[in-house]
Amino acid sequence: MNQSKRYLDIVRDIRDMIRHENIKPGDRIPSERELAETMQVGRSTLREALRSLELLGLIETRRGEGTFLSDHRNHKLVEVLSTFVLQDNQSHEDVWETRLLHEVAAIQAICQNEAASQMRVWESLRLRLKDESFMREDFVRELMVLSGNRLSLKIWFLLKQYSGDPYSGTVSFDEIDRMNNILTAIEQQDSETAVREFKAWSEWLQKERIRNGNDS
Amino acid sequence: MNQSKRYLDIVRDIRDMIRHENIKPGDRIPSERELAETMQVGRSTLREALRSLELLGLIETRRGEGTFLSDHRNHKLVEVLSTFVLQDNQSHEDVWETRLLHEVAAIQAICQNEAASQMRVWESLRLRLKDESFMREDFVRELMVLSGNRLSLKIWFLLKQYSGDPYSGTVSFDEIDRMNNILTAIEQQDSETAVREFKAWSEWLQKERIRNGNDS
DNA sequence: CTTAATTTGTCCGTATGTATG
DNA sequence: ACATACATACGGACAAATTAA
Repeated sequence: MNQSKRYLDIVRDIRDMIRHENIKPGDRIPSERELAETMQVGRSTLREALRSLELLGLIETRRGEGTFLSDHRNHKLVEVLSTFVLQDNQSHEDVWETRLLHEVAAIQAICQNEAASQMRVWESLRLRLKDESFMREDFVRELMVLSGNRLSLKIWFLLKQYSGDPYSGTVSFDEIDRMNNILTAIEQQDSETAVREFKAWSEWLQKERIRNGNDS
Repeated sequence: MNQSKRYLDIVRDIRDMIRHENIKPGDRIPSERELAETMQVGRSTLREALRSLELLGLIETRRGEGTFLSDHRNHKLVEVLSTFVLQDNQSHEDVWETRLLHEVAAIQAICQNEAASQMRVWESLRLRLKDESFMREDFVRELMVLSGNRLSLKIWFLLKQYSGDPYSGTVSFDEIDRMNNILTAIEQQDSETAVREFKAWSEWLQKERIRNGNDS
């Protein structure tokens, strides 16, 4: 049946074991030697399987302690992809556009969700806008989180880094007005206005950055 | 500096080697023993790194032949993660939403680009719609390509696989009408209608899949 | 067809660093 | 301080598959 690639069988067996034993994230799974014994494989072969799963972020191994099942949501999907997908794509414009794409979608998702748009969060966000130490990034990140799409949030985090920290620096008074307008539109579930205002702010920000030569 | 996890260094080194030596997909990379010697690590440790890269689908090892750099399309990563991580519904939904997010953005980008919306491509695409062997995926992929955002295209490719090939199967007559409507809207640069029609089609497709139980 | 060399696949033994009690 | 359990790492040995002479 499985002529070669024993370590793939091991990956499958470990998955089945986790399912059947009802192992939850954070729980410890049997040690390498135990697994090797029960599965009738060598430790080296078993370790190859464990390493693969670790690189994907599915398990976490700590020397001297053991191997643990990591949170499913912390899968290294985007991190792994970033090193192999994002790198050969040097188009800064694509990265910027794609990031904006996720941000706009987040705003639309929030507007369509009545519960989200009526949240108490907006009030506190408005208050924080007045703080001097408030950063642009905090504002956008809050929107991404509230969209409820964790995968999109993760991708956004990465794209943000690859855009050369587009939200660095502190905000001006003019920008606080912009943000307040966006928040108002969201509270009124006016998706169109919110997106339009956000895009306008984003474009202004991009030009501002180019003018200042922050192209790292 | 690097206290533990030597195999992670090896992963990085191999990646850098591939970059600097300009190794292309299909090319053979040095043997395990050679790499172990040049990198001054044991062969077992090196194999752990290679296994990880193989599970990601980045390399391909054939017994007796060697190790080869594989085409980036063959991501085993997808199968593993889909059976491992995406067990809960929220993750599935996030993937589906994020994919749709990129598709909608692509349509909007095309509509806003006069040159793209007036292209000759649409005619040929209409003709291909009549072909029996025409697949749903061809239609959507064409849209993604024409959006001009290559990064978004790459992300879409992966998300598509993660969704469990949402576009598998052949199209029905009803669907061809839907696609034609979408194309018409795009040609008229009517972004709203195009997006609305596309979303409707996508939702219908999702329900259809759930009804047929294609959840692999 | 046979043989030899190369390469991956697998397992074992041993030593070491680390955390826990 | 000591013992135990565990992951980390290395090198050796042999099997299996492929290729070339």
